[in-house]
Amino acid sequence: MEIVWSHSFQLNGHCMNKKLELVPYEVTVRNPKKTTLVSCSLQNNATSFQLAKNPFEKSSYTHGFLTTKSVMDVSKVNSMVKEYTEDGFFEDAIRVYLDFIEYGFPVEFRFFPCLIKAYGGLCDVSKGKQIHGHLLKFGFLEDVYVKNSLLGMYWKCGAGGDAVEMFERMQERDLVSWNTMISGFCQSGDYVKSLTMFGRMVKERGGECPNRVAYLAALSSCGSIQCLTHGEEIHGFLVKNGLHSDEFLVSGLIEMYMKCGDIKNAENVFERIRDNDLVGRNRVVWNVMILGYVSNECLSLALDLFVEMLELGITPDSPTVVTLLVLCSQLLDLAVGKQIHGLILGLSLDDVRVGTALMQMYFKCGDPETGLQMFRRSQYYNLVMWGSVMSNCAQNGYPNEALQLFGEFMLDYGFPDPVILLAVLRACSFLTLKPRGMEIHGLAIKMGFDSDVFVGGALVDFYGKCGDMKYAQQVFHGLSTRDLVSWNALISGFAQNKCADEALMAFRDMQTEQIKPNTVTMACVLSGCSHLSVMILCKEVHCYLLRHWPETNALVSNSLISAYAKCGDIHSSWTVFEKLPVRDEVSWNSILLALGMHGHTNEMFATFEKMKEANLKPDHGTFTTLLSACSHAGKVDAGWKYFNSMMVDYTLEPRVEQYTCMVDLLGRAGYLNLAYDLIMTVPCSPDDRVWGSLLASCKHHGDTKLAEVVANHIFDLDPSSVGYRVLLANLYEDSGNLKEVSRVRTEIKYMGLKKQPGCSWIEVDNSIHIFVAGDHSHDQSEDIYATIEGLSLEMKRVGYIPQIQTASNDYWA
DNA sequence: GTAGGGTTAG
Repeated sequence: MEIVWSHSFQLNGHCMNKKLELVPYEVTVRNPKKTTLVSCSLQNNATSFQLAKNPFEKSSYTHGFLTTKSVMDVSKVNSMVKEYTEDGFFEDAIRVYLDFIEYGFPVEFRFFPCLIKAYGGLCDVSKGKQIHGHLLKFGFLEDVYVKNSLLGMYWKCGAGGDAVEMFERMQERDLVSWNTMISGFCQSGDYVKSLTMFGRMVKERGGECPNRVAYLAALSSCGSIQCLTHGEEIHGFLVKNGLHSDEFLVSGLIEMYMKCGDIKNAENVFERIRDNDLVGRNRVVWNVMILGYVSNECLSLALDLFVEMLELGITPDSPTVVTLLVLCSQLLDLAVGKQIHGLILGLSLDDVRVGTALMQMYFKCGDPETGLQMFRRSQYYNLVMWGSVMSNCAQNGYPNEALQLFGEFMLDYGFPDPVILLAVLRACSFLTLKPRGMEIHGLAIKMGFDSDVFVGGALVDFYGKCGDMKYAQQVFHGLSTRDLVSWNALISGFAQNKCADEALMAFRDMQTEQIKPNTVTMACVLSGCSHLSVMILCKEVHCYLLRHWPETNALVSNSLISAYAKCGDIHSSWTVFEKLPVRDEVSWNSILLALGMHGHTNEMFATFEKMKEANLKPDHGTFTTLLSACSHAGKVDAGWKYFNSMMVDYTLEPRVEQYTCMVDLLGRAGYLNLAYDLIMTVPCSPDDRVWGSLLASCKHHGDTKLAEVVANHIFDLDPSSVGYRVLLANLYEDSGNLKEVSRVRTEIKYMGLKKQPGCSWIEVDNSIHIFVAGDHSHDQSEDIYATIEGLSLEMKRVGYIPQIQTASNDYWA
């Protein structure tokens, strides 16, 4: 086994709504595919981590080794302390020292700088305070080096307060003391205090010029809070002190300007040093410049600069290629991505970050198989990489793989982070795996991440998708902060579960809490309106959109087209469609669906032709819409034409939805055997809806014999199906086979099955009237039934056989 | 002997 590299990293504190300032230690091990946190203690919150112990850990120092082996030489002991600290084995470093003094050797000054660093590595203030006391006891606290080391130790342990307290009490401060404080504030995210400290330093040290360390930290703080004014001020200092060509400070300046979005000034700094033989050829300066362009979305400028860099013979390193891979992921440019991959292989640039970025690039650029392969073949693994692969699988249609990977991950690590929980919840959401997702919820609670805004949002979404709005609301109300995503998850949950009133209520509450809705919110709200089929709501939302969203947006407009159609106002749908400046596939699909739904079949066919003329590619959804409309309009020939065109002209393999439409089309038109044969040739396994459609057609055409065959297929797939048993019973009733009617109905009773009666409603003058079959509770029901009777007579007269539900529904009431 | 630049996941 070989330790490849080791470094410390910061657990992303923001995910937990708490600032985690302590730094765990991470070791990457070559060969065994695991990376494990070796030491990590999170002090400043209640969360306790069960950390997986690295089974491949470098053999540790054995207690008592010094005494038994008589390795007593002071300088040898000192170098052991140093070596262990450098390798990250802080406890061993400390043990060596403790053994040494326990054995009676005199405390020596030269141990301390390194020893204090080891205590810093433990990330445990209480232990850090022990060494502080120890130093006090032996009188080593007068030395400014020791004091500076202690300041650094406190910052590393996340105890900035202790560092500040000590710093303020220091009689004598040197440049390093100040720098430690400025960097300490900066690294723990307290950028304003870092800048304040920088200002104090300049003032209190009587105009003495700060060195590179202070300037770098100050510039980094300016960039992080996008404080251009102070950044420019520091730039001025640097020019005044002749430091503006220092290669470190040049990259610091460029980074600061880029983070502030001031590309012009970043370019000015870069242009000034470009021809400098030393700084102009500094790879980091180029990297910072390219990264700056990428983060400011100047993607082609970034790519140009990279090409120039290659032309000048400056060899890219891993940060360069990682940035370039991110760029490819944003451009969705697989071709360039593959070239970078080639470059990586040529330059042997393999580390965990390169591996992660490469994998991400393949996923984002539409080649998830290679992305997964990259992960499986990687030599390096860490939390980030695991998180990345699971998120990508969950988002790119591989939810089962995401769950499989999660299982493997848990065996290795034993604990997830918020990103991983988010990815797994998405997978469970996608697959509507309620019990599995609830296990994850339990885990999230155990880890203290359930109130995290991201995990919480995903939980709300998950429960919504699983149809459990009670739990979704419970999680939502337990969130400490609710962002747009969590509100959208709640509203979309209500909309999807047909709780349109609640969706609209949540939309109002959201605005009361001053959260600005986005396009996703509006699409969900409109979907709620269409479920209610209440026109006035639809209009209200449309007015809201006109007031608040002057610019048209595809997502929102498409939802509006569908919502108006579902509320019965096809003209408004058409107007919205006509006014769209740019129409995407979804816009065309929405208007086609609207036309089909309203029986405007010929207009729909014409619109489909226009869609093709506009060079938009029909997808599975388009054909489902077309076929479904053909089926309702009885247009068998047109249906066959589209079904074939789908396969021949657009190389779309029909899915179960399109087969269902075709079966429905043939069945309704009376070609029952043809429909049956079609089902038997379906390559994807037919579901109960395909068979159900044929059963309905059998009823319509009175084919009891085929109905029995079809029904058996359905009951094989779903033995508890009630609706289809009722349908079968009604079919027997139609054919006068009362014996069978009673058999099926007894069966339903015996099985304890109940059918939820369906209902219809209509909006008249802003009030909604609801009807169920055989219902006479409406105060105008006599008039209503008389009208139905009149209409049926009229239908019979023109040759239709009306299908009016008779009142015999008492057995399921 | 103390402080010390750039890159990855939702």
